[in-house]
Amino acid sequence: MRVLIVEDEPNLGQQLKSTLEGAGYAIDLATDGEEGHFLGSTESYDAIVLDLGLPEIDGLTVLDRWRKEGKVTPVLVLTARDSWSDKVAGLDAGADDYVAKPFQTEELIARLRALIRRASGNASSELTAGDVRLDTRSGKVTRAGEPVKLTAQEYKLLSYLLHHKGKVVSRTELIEHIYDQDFDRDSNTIEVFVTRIRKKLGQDVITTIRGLGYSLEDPDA
Amino acid sequence: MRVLIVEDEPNLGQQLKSTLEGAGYAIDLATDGEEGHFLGSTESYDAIVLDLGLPEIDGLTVLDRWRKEGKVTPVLVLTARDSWSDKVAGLDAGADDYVAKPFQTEELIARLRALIRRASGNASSELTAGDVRLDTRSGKVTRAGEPVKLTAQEYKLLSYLLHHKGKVVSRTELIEHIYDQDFDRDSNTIEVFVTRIRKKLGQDVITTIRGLGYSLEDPDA
DNA sequence: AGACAAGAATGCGTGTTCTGATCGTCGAGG
DNA sequence: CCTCGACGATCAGAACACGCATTCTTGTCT
Repeated sequence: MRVLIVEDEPNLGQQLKSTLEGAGYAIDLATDGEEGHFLGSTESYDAIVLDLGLPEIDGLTVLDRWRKEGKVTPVLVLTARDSWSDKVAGLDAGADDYVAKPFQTEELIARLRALIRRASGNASSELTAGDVRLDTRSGKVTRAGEPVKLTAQEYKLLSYLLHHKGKVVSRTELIEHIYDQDFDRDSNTIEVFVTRIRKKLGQDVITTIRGLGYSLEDPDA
Repeated sequence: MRVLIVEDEPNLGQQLKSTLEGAGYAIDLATDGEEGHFLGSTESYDAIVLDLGLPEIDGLTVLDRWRKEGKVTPVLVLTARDSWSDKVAGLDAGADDYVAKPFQTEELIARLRALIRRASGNASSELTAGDVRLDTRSGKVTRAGEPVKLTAQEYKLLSYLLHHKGKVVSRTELIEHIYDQDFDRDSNTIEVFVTRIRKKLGQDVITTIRGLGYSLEDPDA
């Protein structure tokens, strides 16, 4: 699970980062609205934690822009305790949840977990590309109707590629999403699993884009 | 089945908790609206019992917020006997059923059971998979017509799997629904009970999906 | 006191994941 | 068009984690 934190106050930002990393999330930290907006628009996160009081661009504006761009990533907003108007405006602008400062980090983690669960819950349980079919509910994978048995890691990898089909996914991105905590970057496990998936599902399923990463093309698209 | 009770009056709250625990539910008890709302938003319950007369935040407000957050957990509302307006408002705000105070605990249990059944889309009180049959009303389990004696925890575990048959259920999910909030997460009890159920009902009933969880396949489907 | 259930601890076998080495291939530059 | 270098693919064995069985402790109910 990859989470973006947009928080200008350095101490709080760093603290949040380490806490959430400890909870098993991969964290990117943006220290102002500009950077936050950019990262949120270009990278793909499972959730975003957004402080409303930011320099340069206001948090609400950032949120608003994302929504206008069609981003549906769940956003958890941090507000000052008593600014009700912030809350209301935040919810209007498309925030999915809010936490008032100061807060217990446990509360933040709990809400983040709930948010991600909720968001992934209303996703359809079937992912497909060509004749490859993956049902997230039952954890079953088939190719041309034939059931294929995948191990846990193979499954996670394929599932991530399906979630981002058509897009080039870098090895780093895969590592960040499949493993929690930071993981030895120079290791070829991803390659190993790609090989294994290809063996089970066929060579043509995953395309290698040299120097960039992997991509899963959908012939239907 | 895990249920949240939001009830400010300590005696009644405790009494409800023990009664429902006796009926085989895992119970979390919140004593005010704030806490209730938080737990309801962040944890996952199969149903919620909500008293409308609460300090701090009113019960109706809590309910309303949950619904606005997109929570679909069935909620059973407790109202004073004659406050019709409460009932109406409650149903408007998204309550699924109400019980007037004072009430017979049997009635509450019955309605709760009905509520959970309704929510999970089962018209009857019978859950089946292959030749395994579980009757939620009488709490009896049979395999190929032969009655099988299960202990309370074994029953809960099996019942949860039957409610979600065909789906992969992670150990965490099982723990969250079978036990209440504070429970040692790293313990192997789930495995132990799976083993015990398999011993009583046969090896083939529960399938292990390594690294992901357990699943109960329905051969009829 | 005895029986039973729940949960904790332990050891073990097996399948999975990782590592490191080697082989293959693509593409840029001569 | 060929060569070389870099990057990716593949393989095999080692290390590891997972899930299972079994035993033991504790607590509860009769």
